[in-house]
Amino acid sequence: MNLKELSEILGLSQTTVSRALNGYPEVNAETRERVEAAARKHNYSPNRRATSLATGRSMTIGHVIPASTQHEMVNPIFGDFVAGAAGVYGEEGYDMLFSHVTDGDEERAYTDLKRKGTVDGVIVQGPKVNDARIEVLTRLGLPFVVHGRSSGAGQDYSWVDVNNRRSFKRATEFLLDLGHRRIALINGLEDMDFAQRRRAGYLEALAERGVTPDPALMRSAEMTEVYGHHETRDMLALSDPPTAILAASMISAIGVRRAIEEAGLTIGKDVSVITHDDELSYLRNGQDVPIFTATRSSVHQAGRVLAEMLLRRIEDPSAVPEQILLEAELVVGRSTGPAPTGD
Amino acid sequence: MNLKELSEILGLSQTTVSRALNGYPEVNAETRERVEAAARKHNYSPNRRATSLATGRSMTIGHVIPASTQHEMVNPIFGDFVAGAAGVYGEEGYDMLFSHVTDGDEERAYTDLKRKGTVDGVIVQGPKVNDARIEVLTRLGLPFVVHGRSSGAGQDYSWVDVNNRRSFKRATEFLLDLGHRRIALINGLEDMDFAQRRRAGYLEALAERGVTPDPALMRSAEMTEVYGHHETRDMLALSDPPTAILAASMISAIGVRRAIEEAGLTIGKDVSVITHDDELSYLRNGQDVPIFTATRSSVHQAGRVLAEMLLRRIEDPSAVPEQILLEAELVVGRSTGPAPTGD
DNA sequence: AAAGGCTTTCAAAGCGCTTTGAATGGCATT
DNA sequence: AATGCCATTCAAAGCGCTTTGAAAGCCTTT
Repeated sequence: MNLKELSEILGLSQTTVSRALNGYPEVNAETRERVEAAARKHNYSPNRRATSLATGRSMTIGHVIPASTQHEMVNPIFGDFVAGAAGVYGEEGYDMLFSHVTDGDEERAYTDLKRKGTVDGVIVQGPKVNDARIEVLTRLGLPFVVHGRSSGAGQDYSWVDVNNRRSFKRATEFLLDLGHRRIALINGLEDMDFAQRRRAGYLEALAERGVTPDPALMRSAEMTEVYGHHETRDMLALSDPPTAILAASMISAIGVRRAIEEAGLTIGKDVSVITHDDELSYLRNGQDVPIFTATRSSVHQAGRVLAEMLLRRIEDPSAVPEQILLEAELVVGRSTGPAPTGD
Repeated sequence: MNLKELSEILGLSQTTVSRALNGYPEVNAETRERVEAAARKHNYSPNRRATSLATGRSMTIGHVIPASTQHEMVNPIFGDFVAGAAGVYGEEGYDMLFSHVTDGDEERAYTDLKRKGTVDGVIVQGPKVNDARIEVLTRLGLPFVVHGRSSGAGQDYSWVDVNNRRSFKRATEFLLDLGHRRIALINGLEDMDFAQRRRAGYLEALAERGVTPDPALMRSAEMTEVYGHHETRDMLALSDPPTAILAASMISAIGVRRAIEEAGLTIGKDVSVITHDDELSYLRNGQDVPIFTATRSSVHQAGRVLAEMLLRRIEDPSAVPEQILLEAELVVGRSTGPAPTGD
């Protein structure tokens, strides 16, 4: 059933039927009802591709997944983020499209997306320091918003980010207040912008208290469980092991806990742990009392906020870019305690 | 830059240019080269919407995410699965589209997808017992494949599944061989088909050894960490607690481990644990020796296999449905040991 | 009675591509 | 010289929708 058939059945022109269904005012109320009834009856809904071609809008938002950081897609954090964004798209009648591109082909992917008109806008995830995508998208004129920021990106662009520097600074200060001096940082990959900011906050807190950072206590890699475990085991074996650990995500924090327990130590007593908690639905940080003391910020919520911002940008691409800086809460759980007093 | 402009620049008809670019044989080799060079030079690539409208194919695969089981989308397992599928789509020039539908509207979502021609086929995830989607999609004639099976679905349809019954039977037998008799099952939601099959395998093994199943040791819910923890803590507090636990996923197994350790017990000694391991990239089951003894089957790989099967079906929709039953390995880790002998 | 102004409907063009069916020109064959 | 056959190329139709510009019909106003 297409528009032509429907309008023949109704004895109306395609124009009138189209207008009736799209809520244009110049249609007689009675006619509109007749049209709507017929559309329902014959189960008509406009062909997306044709509508898209005629209007120049695809009603689709793109997410480009590079194969290199394949993990980024697989990342449980990504899942919650995407669920948040998808909710908003659904409400507004947009679809969500994933494009899987082979390593380094991101620029071409965006160019294609724009040229082919596949999407109306894109969300950029996991920005790195000096992320080239921002420049490319600005040049292409394809509406976009960034989840996070990219230090060094020249242009003015739209983003939503957590105040990573401040939240990690506060977390570090919290540990310092508890008397810890040997504080380890198990960070994300340090070409990621968020990781840089977290490290900056950590270093800032140490510096203000006159604690000299120890490179042996600063690790960085992709935030897997195995990685958290590995680095923690490694550091606990040092002659002067850390008494506290800052972890970049719940996933790696779980590995941290495993290593601590394997070493026969008690978390929150022998070793304190603070993690960043994205409020992942499958990895809730406990039910009532949090398992881990954590800097908390819902990535699901961030997904919603970003999606809404992007749709606004698509509506009015020439508007000045928006920026939203979310503050993470510092919630106290059972993984932190006073620094053990030397023996 | 569109086809019309490009053909004007070249002094050729749109027909010839189109054919040259799409590899039709009736184009002079020299002409083809000239066209290809010009396309590259002017950065031409065909508009997806127009191509789509003209050919009737959208080169897009749909995944419908119901808002009710919002978790399903967020599920880390889902992430790895989707990454596998996306890899195949990318290689074959397909895009992947997510449609977020509000609770219960799945049938309408599929109908719309079909009518609007948004996608060429869909993958059905998380089938339940008697899943209605299978009938709907069959009726609509929209190509689809199912990740898992649906007991009771009348039609013959394409699916890829893990032999859940057998793998859980084997896991149970393994525990029985170690002398365990009080074996708990922390299952997924039991309206999910896979959960039913796992339970069946578990019960079968018990029955063959003459062990009477205890309803108090059979739990089921969505496979979160908190859930694994909660149920384990609960069961360990029983007067006759389990000596072994079968968990449905790595995520819940992590909760199981937490509860065991909180109870002051040792995993693999006081309580043995076997989990199903989907080989999630962010939650690897250890590096060399597995942390958990596990039934192992890569969900990433399953994503690839399903995607390939779906593309074959799109190619030839009238072919007889295919079915693939994957066998999970039983890998031995450090979470299992002989049943503790009396007190 | 003619003119002007609404409201409502319509025919046709256009979005950018693919594909059908026809035309062109060169060459070998009769 | 006429015929037929390839190898190429082309004009035009069609995919299903939106939107422009025009027309029709009916009142109201002069």
